[in-house]
Amino acid sequence: MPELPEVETVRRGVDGLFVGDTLVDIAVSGARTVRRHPPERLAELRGRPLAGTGRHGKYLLTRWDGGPELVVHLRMSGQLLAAAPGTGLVPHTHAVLRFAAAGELRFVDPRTFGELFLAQPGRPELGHLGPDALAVTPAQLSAALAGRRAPLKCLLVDQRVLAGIGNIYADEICFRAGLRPDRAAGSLRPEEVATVVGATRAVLTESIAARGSSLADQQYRDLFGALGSYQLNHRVYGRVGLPCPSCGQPIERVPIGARRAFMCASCQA
DNA sequence: CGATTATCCTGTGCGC
DNA sequence: TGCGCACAGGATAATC
Repeated sequence: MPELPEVETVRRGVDGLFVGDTLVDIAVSGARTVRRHPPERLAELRGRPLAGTGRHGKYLLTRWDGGPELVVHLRMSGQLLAAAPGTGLVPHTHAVLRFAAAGELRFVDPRTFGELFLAQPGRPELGHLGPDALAVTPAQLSAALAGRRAPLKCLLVDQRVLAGIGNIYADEICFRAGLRPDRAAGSLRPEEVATVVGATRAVLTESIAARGSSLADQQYRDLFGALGSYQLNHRVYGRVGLPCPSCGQPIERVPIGARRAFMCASCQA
C-alpha cells in the first residue's frame, strides 16, 4: 500500500508533531518488527531529541541528536499513528515510541512485513536503492533503462532502478506518460524517457498534495488516522472496465509477468 | 539478464 | 450464515 506519496505524507506528520521532542521510551513487541539487529539496541535512542526526518523511496528516516538513524519501512500493511499516552493499543501494535511532550508514535502492522531498524553509519542498508523517484533525472533514468528488455512497469517498481514507486503509481505514471506498461524499457526514445520522468513528478506530487491514496480497505491512513484522497484521481488503477478519462474506451487489466497492470490500450502506445 | 515462483503474514471479499 | 479460497499496496531469494 504505502508508496512514496503515502510515506511522504506520514513523514511530514512525524516531522511536524515530533521533531524537537525527546524520546522517553521505546518499546517493541514481537520478533519480526526489529529483525536486522537485537531489539535492545533501540535503547540507544532513549533520552535523545528527534533532530529531523527524511525519506528515500519508501524508507522513512528519523535522525536523533547524537544517535543512529532509525529507519521505518511500512511494506504492505504498516502504519505509523500518533496517539495519546495510555490510550488503548489497536491490534497489531508492534512498537511504541513515547515522547516527553507530544505523546506516542505507534507502529501498527497486521501482516508484519514492515520493519524498524537502526541504520549503520552511511546507511549501507539502503545502498541498493536507485535515485528517489521525485529526484531522478532523465539522464539517470535513460541510463537505467538502456538495453533492458524487461517491461517498463517492471523497472519502474524495481527499487534498484527508482526508489519509491509501487504497483499503483507505476500504472498511473505509464498512463500519464502515454506509454504501455509492457513496453520494453530499453525501447523508449530519449523524449519518451523524459516524459516518464515528468509524469512521475506530476503524479507523485499530485498524490502528495492529496495526502496519498487510500484503497477500498482503507488500510492506508496518515499519522492522525485520516484517509488520503488521491484514489479519487486514479485514472487507471483499479478501474478495469470503466471508461478511460481521456478517450472513454474501457480500461483493461493486462498481465505483466506474475502481476497485472491497468491501462488504456488506445491512449498508451 | 529476465521470467517465474515462492516466501514472509493477516484480513477481506467473493463464490458456493 | 458459514466456509474455503484467491488475492492484496512490498521486497527478496532461488531456479531455470
